[in-house]
Amino acid sequence: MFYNDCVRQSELFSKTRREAPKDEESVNAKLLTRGGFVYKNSAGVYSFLPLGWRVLKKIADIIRGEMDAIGGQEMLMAALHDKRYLTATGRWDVGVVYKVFAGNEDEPSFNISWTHEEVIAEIAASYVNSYQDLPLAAYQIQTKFRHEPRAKSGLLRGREFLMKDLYSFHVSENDLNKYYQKVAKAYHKIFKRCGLKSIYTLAAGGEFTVSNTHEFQILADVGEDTICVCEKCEYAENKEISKLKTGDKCPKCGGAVMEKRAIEVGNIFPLGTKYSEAFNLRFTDERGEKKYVVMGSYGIGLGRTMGTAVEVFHDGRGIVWPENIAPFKAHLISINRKQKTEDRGQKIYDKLQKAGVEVLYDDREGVSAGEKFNDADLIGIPYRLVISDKTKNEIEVKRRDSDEMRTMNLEKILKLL
RNA sequence: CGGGCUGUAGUAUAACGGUAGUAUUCGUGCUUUGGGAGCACGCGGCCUGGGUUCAAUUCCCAGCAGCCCGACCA
Repeated sequence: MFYNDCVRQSELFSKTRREAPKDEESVNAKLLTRGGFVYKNSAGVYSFLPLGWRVLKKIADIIRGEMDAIGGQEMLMAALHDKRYLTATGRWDVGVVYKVFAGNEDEPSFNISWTHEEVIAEIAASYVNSYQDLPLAAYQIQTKFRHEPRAKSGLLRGREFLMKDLYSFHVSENDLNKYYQKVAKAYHKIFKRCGLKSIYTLAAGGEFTVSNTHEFQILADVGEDTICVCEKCEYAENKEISKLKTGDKCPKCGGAVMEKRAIEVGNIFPLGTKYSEAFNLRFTDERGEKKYVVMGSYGIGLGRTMGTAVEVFHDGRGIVWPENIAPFKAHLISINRKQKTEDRGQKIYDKLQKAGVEVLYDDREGVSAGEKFNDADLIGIPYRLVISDKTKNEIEVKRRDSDEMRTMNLEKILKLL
């Protein structure tokens, strides 16, 4: 999938840790740190190590596939934004922005990548002239910087995080609404492909828009949101705006409403013409009339999605990655240090590599079997392949999410993977 | 930004108003290899500033940092 899909564990940049950092309480922070996926530079500021970056890239790739499928065009916008962008919409003093002194020693005159509605509205204004140019949708995957008063829960709330943001441009509210539904479907697909079940939740717009918006929530106890969700039809409202409470009847189907904790991994906003008005983003319609473009914006937090997956998929031993976002497909483990086993491991590693299987090869010398098994459980790669004297000429296969072990030859394994 | 808790080696921890101990990691050597192996030797540490004191890693204050709760937010 990437340029290098086969890695020797003896050469891996990171190592596993026996102990979790003492202060971390959230499962995702503990396991991702112990497994060597991420490194915390500051509270809410993480570096992604090779293992973690592979996961993130897989999530990014799934997102790209679904965004492209609904006509989104990937681009990359500037991260440094002149003050005029946010002052144009009254958001310069909102207070969650990192301001910088770029080019001005006396006062901040820029801010760094908080969100891009203003930036893309201005860009669009210079290319959109006619109704024939619309609709249009563009997205990017870029780091966002938010002044978080309280970063928390590992990857779930950071000051710096990778986000996919999609912006769409339409001739009418009606056209926006149609696209909005399309994006909602694409979002459900994205999270499903990441192994997660997303709940479409009615919510407020915050600093982005006055209209109601929708969040994609994943049920999890560490979640900081509470949603009122129908057990039957899954209609859901964020408790912030909901008049529903546990025990109420669902307004859609009459089922029972429950209040549950959830993590917001994505959201979609109908923006109307707020940003087009601020940046004079207009088009000429069929009758020659000038009108403001109707916009929508749609976000997904990549790191947060990764953290959420860990919160949802783990056991007492470590992470149990959903197959589509696992850093590798297979974890090949060679147990005996005897030359015969070494040679065999190398051969199998080569063959897996040729067959295009993403594999992490635990070729470490002098590391006991128990330690290798524990590391494999912690890292959470879907298929564990073990070779040792005991397996003779075959390979023992075990899925991370099951205790069943089977021994088979390489051909069968290649079919299985 | 308010409240609480915590800062000791790379990591996790212990004790102590006077010489900082253990485990693990790391390095060297040997023995080991199916669920975090064994022996030996070695490297490595008290967040910062101020105060109290003959003496502070220890007590007090402040700062900074981290975690948790609240407010706020993808």
